[in-house]
Amino acid sequence: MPRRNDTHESSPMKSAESESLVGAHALATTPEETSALRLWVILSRAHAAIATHASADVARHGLTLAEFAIIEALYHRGPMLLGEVQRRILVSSGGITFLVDRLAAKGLVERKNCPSDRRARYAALTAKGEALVAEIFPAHAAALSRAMSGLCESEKSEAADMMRTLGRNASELTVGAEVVEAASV
Amino acid sequence: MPRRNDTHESSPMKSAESESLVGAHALATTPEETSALRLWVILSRAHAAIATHASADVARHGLTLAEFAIIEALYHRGPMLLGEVQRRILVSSGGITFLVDRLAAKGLVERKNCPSDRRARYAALTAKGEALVAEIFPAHAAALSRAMSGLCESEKSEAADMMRTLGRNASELTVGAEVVEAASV
DNA sequence: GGTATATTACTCAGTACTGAGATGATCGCA
DNA sequence: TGCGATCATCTCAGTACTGAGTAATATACC
Repeated sequence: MPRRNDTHESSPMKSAESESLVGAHALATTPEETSALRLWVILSRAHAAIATHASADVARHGLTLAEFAIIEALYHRGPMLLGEVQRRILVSSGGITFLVDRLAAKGLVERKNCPSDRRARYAALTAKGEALVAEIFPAHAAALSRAMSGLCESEKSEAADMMRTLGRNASELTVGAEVVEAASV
Repeated sequence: MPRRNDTHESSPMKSAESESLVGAHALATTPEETSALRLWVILSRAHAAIATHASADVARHGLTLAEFAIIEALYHRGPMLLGEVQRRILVSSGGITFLVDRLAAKGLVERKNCPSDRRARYAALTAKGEALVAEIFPAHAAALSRAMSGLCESEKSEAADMMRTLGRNASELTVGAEVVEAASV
């Protein structure tokens, strides 16, 4: 294996300069902003790193994470309205149609009409879909557990509490901002 | 505003059934797996909720989150090799070329040849790019801070520590898995 | 010095969606 | 019963990438 080329690691463009970062600037931020920015970057990286594992695991069975999320939800909760699935896995309205179409083409999911509301339709697993979830879910749970093995049980629980607070707060802010905007028009 | 239609909220497909979830199944998981799955879902939702805020903020200036991440990194660290930027913002090799092309088309970034390695190229902010970051970064920091206001300072710090551990552990596992796979071939 | 291996950035076809608007059904109320 | 508002889903053009492959350059080892 060749030696790491660290020619570019130090001061770029002008190696004679004594400053460590040529062209670097700073902007004033409050301590709250600094910690928020740091947490945002770290959170994004953690999410990406774990998503890589989760995605690679389901890809072995020809599924995307969104597809797996749908069939997993249908397996554990039974048939759901398309809108319910959409809100649960956080995709756009077009996305849920697209995803259920693709799962239907694979024979894993089927649409069923709702007897009490002719606008609405259910997504339900086929026998093949149920068998697939039952087959791949255990290994998926194990893969995720491995990906998260950096934290012990109590830390995971604590992290979950904080992330739930963070997510809930951010979601409510979105709605709040829309209300304010609508009220000011 | 019409009343919420909750016809579909209860037992779907067969309202005469006494079970609350028709067609729902369960699969055995260890406590570790259960907590890992829960944290994964909660983490994903928190990430998505915050990303919505961050994305909406930079979209006001015609930027995607990836584009903003690039110019922000160049502003705070100075010119960087394309590969460095790629690893820092976590996009594919094709993605970094695509993104820098687009930023260059907007006049915010320019490529510069590296004198010591003719394969490599730097991305550097133009004067216009620097001015844009200086203009929009403070409001972006404030928006993120607001999106994260659900946690106090000490909680943010604690959350950042745990997310860093989680991310680092998961990233190392990815590399490890490749090594194992390569060794078994 | 020459060859094998690595590394850097680029190309481009393909993918997984998003989001605005359309369609048809239902609800609340006069 | 009819009307306007709302709602669930679908359509489809557009977007933001990914990832496998390529060319040029650099390094390691003989």
